[in-house]
Amino acid sequence: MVVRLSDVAARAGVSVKTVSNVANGYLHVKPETRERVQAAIDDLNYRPNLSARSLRQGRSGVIALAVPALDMPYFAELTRAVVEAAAERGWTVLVDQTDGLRERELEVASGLRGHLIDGLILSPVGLEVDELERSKEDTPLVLLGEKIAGGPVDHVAVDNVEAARLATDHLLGLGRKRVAAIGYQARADAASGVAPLRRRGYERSLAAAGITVDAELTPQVAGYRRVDGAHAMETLLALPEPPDAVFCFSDLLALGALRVLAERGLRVPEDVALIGFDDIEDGRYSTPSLSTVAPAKDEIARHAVDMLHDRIAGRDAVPARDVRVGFEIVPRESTLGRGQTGPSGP
Amino acid sequence: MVVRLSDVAARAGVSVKTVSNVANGYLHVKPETRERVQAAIDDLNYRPNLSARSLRQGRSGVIALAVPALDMPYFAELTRAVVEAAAERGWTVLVDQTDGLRERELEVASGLRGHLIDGLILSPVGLEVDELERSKEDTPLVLLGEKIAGGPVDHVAVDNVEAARLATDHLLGLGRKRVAAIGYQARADAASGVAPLRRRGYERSLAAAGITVDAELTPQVAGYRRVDGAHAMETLLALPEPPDAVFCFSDLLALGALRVLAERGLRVPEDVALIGFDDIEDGRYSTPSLSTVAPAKDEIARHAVDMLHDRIAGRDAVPARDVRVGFEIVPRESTLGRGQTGPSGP
DNA sequence: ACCTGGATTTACATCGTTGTAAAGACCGAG
DNA sequence: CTCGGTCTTTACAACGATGTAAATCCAGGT
Repeated sequence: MVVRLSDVAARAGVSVKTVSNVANGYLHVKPETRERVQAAIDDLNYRPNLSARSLRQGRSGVIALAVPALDMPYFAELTRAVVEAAAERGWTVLVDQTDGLRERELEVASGLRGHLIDGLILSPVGLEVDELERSKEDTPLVLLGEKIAGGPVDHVAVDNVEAARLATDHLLGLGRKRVAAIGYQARADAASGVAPLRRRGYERSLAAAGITVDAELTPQVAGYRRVDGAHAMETLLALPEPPDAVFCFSDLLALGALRVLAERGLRVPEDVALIGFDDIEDGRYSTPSLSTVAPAKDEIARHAVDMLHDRIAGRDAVPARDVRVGFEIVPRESTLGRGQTGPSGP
Repeated sequence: MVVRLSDVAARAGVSVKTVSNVANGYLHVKPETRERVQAAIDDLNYRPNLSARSLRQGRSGVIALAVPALDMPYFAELTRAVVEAAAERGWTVLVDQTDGLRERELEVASGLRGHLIDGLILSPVGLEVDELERSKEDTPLVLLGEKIAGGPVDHVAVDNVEAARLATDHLLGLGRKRVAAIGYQARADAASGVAPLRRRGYERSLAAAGITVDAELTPQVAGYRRVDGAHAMETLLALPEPPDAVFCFSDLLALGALRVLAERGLRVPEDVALIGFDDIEDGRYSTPSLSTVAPAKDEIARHAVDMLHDRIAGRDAVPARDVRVGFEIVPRESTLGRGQTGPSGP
């Protein structure tokens, strides 16, 4: 049976508003009354109707998080972090999968959930800056990742260029000469995603080492999953002179590449050293374990939630902020070799 | 700016209800009027307020899915399937992480989200049957997995006993004599989870082969993640006579075990054959690729959503249903050896 | 006993949408 | 030209909770 405030009120012999006051911890309620009302609430197992509350208050206590895919570990791990950070503010998170489709991202951003959500954290893949202009007015918005940096919207990301540069430096530091990169993308709408930034870092590192970028060593990928990494690695191994190190723009790409290397009987890192990006748990348990760039996911989540909180609190006057979070190069067996490191716990 | 029905109505010169009718595709609206109203809706970029609609209709169009952890690939993949199945019904999914905590599961089940959700799909870990009695009255509920089978609630799962039996048969079929199992749990509240069922299947298979269960070969685990599998494998390898095959109750356990085997320089499957459970994508790209039991996740999701739909439609009279979905033994390199199979795409 | 000001409690309107029922418009038949 | 019936449109009352402002209570000071 559905229990309303009025049911509780009837049982406790007080007005509806008094029950509401008790339920919300309003101060000026006589202890004796409070007790009686609370008993009624407990007896009837009253739960406030959030739709009604939300309608009245204009706030639902729900925020949305839209990511390209939940079954990509990086986003799954990020989601966990966001859910936890949001919980600290008493928020519930509605998770949406966009599959990287512009259309779906736009739907989400323009309030598909119509006032059901108080704010949105979006990890855009296909969306362009200008398409966001309109929706921004509706729902407080925070962007994750580098897709739309420096735009008119709050934004959190790692310094991808610098991270990619250091990752490549790490490979060069091992003495490798032919360092490939897996993650270049041709898709027009990837023009402002992470790909070009990590690419820039990679090329910058090579340049600093006096190496010219070899187009053969930068195969295109269709996505950032294992299968894409596997294909790219096959392409690289088909070269007359294959690489002796590879920087993969995601850990999944690296794991796909690793799989192909193992199939071909090539040793990692002796024949080919490998470093990824994201620090997903999988990489700690692969054989060999995967060196990687570890973005501070918790920091990303916390900042995103905090910024959203500020926006919702109405500090609209504040101009859009751009937050950079830390990252760390984590060398493991795929670059250092066996016995240098064990797996670190999850 | 917030746009309400009344704003649209004013602009189109009609009543609020007519706008509502147009927005909801009500039939008897003069084409001319419909057109004018639609134009106003588009101009003002009107979005219905779901809180209000939900309050009025008693339905929100949102269902919740509560899983133990989003960053465990099995649940991430299952979540994707549920989100897709729900979308076909026009439902949005609110994803909750319970971390396997009884308390959190109870909160979710007893309508923490207070009337915000129309139904709940719960994958329980800690909760007991009787604790659900009360909450059942509030929100339509469907359970996933075997934690609380045969109870008073709708329920979807694979036949874990049979699946485990066949997985073990597969190892025995390779001629292995010392087949270990990783996944036994001592926790009292795991008494009715998947562990005992898979355990029963394992023991049944051994019995049929005339082998007595060796307690040494069934180490306890604290959880079903990689780290737990790694620890258990270490325990097994410390035995005077280690196993020549291992059935892991989850793919993550198997991947943790695989990692340890590789560290010790043991060959899989030559020295130790390995089979997991869940068919997560990771297992297709590990080296060697992981043989596994593949539950029909899409079927699980579809059935769960369908059953929830029936409950929400009010067929309360129907007694609780118990649906078994299919599964498949997928042999890969970790039991068949190299070259027998390639990785199958994601 | 009466007044004052703060503590408590209450009535009422309101959030935006939609079901209900009734009013208004319009058509062809008689 | 009126009547009955269909098609359109509308007014109004909910849904459940809470902000507002007013009503009621009460203790302490005159």
